[in-house]
Amino acid sequence: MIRILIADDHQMFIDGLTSLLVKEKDVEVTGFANTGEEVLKAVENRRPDVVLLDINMPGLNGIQTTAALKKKYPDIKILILTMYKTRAFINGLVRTGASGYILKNTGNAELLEAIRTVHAGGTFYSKAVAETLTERVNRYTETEDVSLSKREIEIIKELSKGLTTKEVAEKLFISFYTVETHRKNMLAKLQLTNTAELILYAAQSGLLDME
Amino acid sequence: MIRILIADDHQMFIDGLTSLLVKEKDVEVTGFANTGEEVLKAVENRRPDVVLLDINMPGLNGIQTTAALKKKYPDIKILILTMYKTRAFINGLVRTGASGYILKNTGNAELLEAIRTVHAGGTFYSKAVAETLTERVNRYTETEDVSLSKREIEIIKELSKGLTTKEVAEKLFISFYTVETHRKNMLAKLQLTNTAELILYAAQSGLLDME
DNA sequence: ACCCCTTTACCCGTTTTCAGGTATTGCGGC
DNA sequence: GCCGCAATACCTGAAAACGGGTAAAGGGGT
Repeated sequence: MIRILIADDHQMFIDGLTSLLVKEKDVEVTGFANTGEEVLKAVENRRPDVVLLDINMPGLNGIQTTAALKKKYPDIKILILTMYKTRAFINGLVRTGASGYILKNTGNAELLEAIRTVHAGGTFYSKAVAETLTERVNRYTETEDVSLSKREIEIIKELSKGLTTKEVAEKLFISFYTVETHRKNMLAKLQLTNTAELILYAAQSGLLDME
Repeated sequence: MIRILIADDHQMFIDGLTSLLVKEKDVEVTGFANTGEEVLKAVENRRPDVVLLDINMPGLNGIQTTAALKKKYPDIKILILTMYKTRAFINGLVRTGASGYILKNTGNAELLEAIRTVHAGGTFYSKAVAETLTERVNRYTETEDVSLSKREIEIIKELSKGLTTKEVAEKLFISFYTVETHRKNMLAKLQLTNTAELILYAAQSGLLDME
């Protein structure tokens, strides 16, 4: 019996998925969580084998949650579930210890396959995600790491609220030039041209709270 | 028997929801669709009583789909299903003929209540959505209409791709000044300060394809 | 100990956006 | 037939962002 915990901020999604999974004889849904913080508590209580983790949750982000879980429970399997080919996170998540990564627009057959695979100790990536990974390798020859740093994400978040570089600098108690450097570094490493595009990138990557 | 069609770009969500709904004796899931275009075809073939419509789908947007459906099938009930308190759309959707509006982070009890209510000819709004509506009324005394025009949305989409005002103008074969005017009008009516914030607004409103 | 990455900071010339107007055409609704 | 809104277009000065550098301190990992 594979004990599963579902973490997603949309209760409707959890309810639906639970209804779908309980039909399987080798799968048991032991609990759910709506925020990153709840996941930690729920895992503590329920001790699942596999956590289906949506990275786009309010509060703790996917990497932080994955890292925290893996540190405390090294044997736990984490299957990332997301709507986007979350470019900014893929590398980080794989390094941190996620066992798999699947998109929400895949069918339930693939989901079950993924669950059984990671439970057995393997790794599983949605076809589209695998393509994104190799696509990047092809484009830059080297396996470029496009993940953003904590500070960079912090700055995107402020910019997305409509603050100017100067205002962000004041809010974070750093120099205008520093914020400008961070922004420019992000544009360069993500190969984007301006802040507007950067915000869309961040939104699509699940970096920004979609309220 | 209430015949239901589910439209959402995430197959996993459709599968889950279907599994959940088929347990009800008065509900029947007759089909699904992953894009706006598919919805029109699927409704033609399946003739559902109620369409659960996610507005954040690639292709046709929620208003366009709702308008097309209502025009062809005036008796059909449309229940908008979304993750956001999609501010830019609420007014437009209600005017266009949606019978209800519920958020994905509500539980299945509320979903079923909504389905039965709209099928019976009533309207149903998630508590949070109702709050957003009244909140706006309170804030501006008048029921301000914050919906964006077709052209405005077109312009946001281009801006989100990293194009400058000049480039958007060239692409749409209009004057630089016109694009500038549209952008400024949007900032003014949405009470935002710059393009970065506008992009986040658009993303949160489901105006931009989240790929 | 060394290297890499993060975070910090600075300069400058050019382009773009912002904020504040004004104004005309054309279409759909009443 | 008129009203209103959508879409179009224009102007200007000030502020901000962009692109292109350079540089140095500090932390984590091998």
